[in-house]
Amino acid sequence: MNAPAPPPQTLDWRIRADLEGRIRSGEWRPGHRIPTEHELMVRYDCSRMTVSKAITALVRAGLVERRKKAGSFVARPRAQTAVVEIPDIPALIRARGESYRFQLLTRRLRMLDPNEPGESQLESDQKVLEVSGVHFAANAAFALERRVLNLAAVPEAQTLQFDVTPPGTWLLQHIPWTEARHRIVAINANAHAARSLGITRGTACLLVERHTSQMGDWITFARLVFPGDRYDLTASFGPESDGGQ
Amino acid sequence: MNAPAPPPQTLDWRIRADLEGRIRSGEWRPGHRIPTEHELMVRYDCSRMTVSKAITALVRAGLVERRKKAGSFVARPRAQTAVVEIPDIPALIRARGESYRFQLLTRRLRMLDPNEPGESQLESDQKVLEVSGVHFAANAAFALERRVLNLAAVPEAQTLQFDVTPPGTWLLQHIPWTEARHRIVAINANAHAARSLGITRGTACLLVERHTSQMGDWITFARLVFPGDRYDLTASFGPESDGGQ
DNA sequence: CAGTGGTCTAGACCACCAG
DNA sequence: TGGTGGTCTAGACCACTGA
Repeated sequence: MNAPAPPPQTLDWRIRADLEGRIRSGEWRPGHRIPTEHELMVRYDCSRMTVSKAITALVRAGLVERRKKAGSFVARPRAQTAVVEIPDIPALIRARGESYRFQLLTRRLRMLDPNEPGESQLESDQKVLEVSGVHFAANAAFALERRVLNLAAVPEAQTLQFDVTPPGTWLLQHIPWTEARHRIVAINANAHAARSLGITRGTACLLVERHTSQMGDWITFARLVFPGDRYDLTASFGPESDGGQ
Repeated sequence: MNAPAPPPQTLDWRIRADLEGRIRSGEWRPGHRIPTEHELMVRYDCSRMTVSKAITALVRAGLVERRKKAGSFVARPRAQTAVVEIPDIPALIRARGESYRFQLLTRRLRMLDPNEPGESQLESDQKVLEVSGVHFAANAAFALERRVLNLAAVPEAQTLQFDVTPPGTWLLQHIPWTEARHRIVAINANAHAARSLGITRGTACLLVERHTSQMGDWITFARLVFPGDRYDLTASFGPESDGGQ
């Protein structure tokens, strides 16, 4: 999953790796004051900017805290932050080498309903498109999706059927840079989910709720139900934690 | 959750924010070539390093790709990567303002057993300490934990009882900087989990598996079972995605 | 082969704050 | 108040690669 990250043999990278090794090995415990930027500049015979770049990377990785006047210190470890990838489902399935198919179940235009789950905190009197369907992997149901799109934000969606391309894929290509909040919780499949997914009622499932917005406007939210035995989220954290997405 | 992130009114931050706004607003679509560093340097009347710093931040955030000779381009959005925090459980519960208690269920020294779940890929003939217990929040069971510690890596653990402080908390303080892999999956509570957690057998639960290592040596792995209705993982991604842990 | 990004230098001025 | 980190400058040389 993580790219091999070819170690760029740049000077700032070597300084960072050296300092990081001392921290991770325990030679420098949390709270330890690391040498000043001036001292490191002399030790590695380089300019202060290069030293600063290395330390900045460690700060971003959460290993070091800088305090003005006092110096830079090995940080106290925080919660174990993991990175979870929640990819576009068709891409995920095709990456596994399985065939993908989306089956539209329902599609209707309506007004926002404060009584519907997930819609209570939004202004009412907004026109939305509600779509539900099932994602199939190799002819086995993989996930059940119920999605609501804000037609004020994406009016073009009104003209689309979403009977082949699921709305999530279309949105990813159409509204590229969005922000989202996720909630992951375990539920027992209700009758509808069980029927749609071809599983026994009560089977443990992962429910992923996603609220997507852009520049402050809500775009869409989705409820995705994955049978517990067919999907799992994986996550990792550690030295590569700085690599961005 | 996210700190308000006081917008530091530094020049590189303003450049970054300006470029990011053009990307997120859709003014610059994926594939669009952004101005060269020289052009930006003239436009913002600053040095090339400052421009480069701003662009580097966008690269880290996944919004921009640099190609030598060709220039810098708005990236194609990847999977929606979310960040999940899986904190130390006592800290999590106390942060909610509830009282915390750990109840030790079993504790035994044994050799690694390739037949046990999670232990198959490790060398056998290693002495381990296996601990299981329940985390209580306000006298309600919050999570069931089963943990195996590698005594070759943490021999001190052999002398500890873990009847008050759970092993995870001790490890976090004692072996500060570790790497981990997580797997999150939904399961139906089996009889043992149901009894330990005071829930009905079959209730959907989140199972979090965590394998922890340091500098290549495995330290511990843990299986944590959370009742689906008492715990949820939350995640977010978006403009703050660069903020480190 | 010319222009791009990748990296680095040797300074500079500033705000901040612990001693 | 002196030393720390925070930021920025005006250059420089290099590797790479697309036109």
